[in-house]
Amino acid sequence: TQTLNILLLGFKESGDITAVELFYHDMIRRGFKPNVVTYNIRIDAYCKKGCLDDALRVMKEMEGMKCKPTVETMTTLIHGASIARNPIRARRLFDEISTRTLQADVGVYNALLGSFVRSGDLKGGLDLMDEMEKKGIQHDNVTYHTMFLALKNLDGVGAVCKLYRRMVEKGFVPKMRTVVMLVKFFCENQRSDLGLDLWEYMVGRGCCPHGHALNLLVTALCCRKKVEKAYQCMKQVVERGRHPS
RNA sequence: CCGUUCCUAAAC
Repeated sequence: TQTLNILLLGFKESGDITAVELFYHDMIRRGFKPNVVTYNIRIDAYCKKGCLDDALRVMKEMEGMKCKPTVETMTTLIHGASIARNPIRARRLFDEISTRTLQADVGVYNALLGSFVRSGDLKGGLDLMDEMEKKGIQHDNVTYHTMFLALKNLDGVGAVCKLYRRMVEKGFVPKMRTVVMLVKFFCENQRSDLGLDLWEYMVGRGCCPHGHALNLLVTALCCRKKVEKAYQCMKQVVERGRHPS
């Protein structure tokens, strides 16, 4: 069954829903027993194609086989609703999690967050982040990246800055790709001071951001006649044994 | 063995 699942996963990743279903039914005829992962893969295959109703049909089918959906199943379906640009439906599926006595995790919250911001509902997204906090679910790299990206595209430097401060207060250390995105965004919006602030925060947390972020920052700082600051950043990198190009 | 953000191949 695990082997079957791995093969199904391969068909799913290549986007071939027909192959997924043909292969699945063929293997069942040969006596393979599907498990929850098997169903989740089929559900995801339909969701990624935008066929939420077919995905829900497969969930009914799995329940008929006395196979209980997991939190991953719900995440997949919520993501499917997100792809179909249907945040209302995403929220409904999310609410089913407690009905089904499943434990919501950071993954489902992130999926719902994605659905909200995809439909332009930044307020809904920020409220959801508050809800996570209340429920004791820690924001992770996906949470921050999703929200920062949405704020920078749909709102402005003020909103991004607000979330940035909140993240720093919690002492959260983001992934480099988020740092690069933020530094670039701040610098492009004449706020190289915030870029520098983020840089110093990362260094203070023992992370030495790599060359790409440094180049962005140094260029922006130099353009704004802050060569001295730029020089200090570079020095920090060199002192850590890196070799900026 | 499966899910959530971003990135990623080939082809044109």
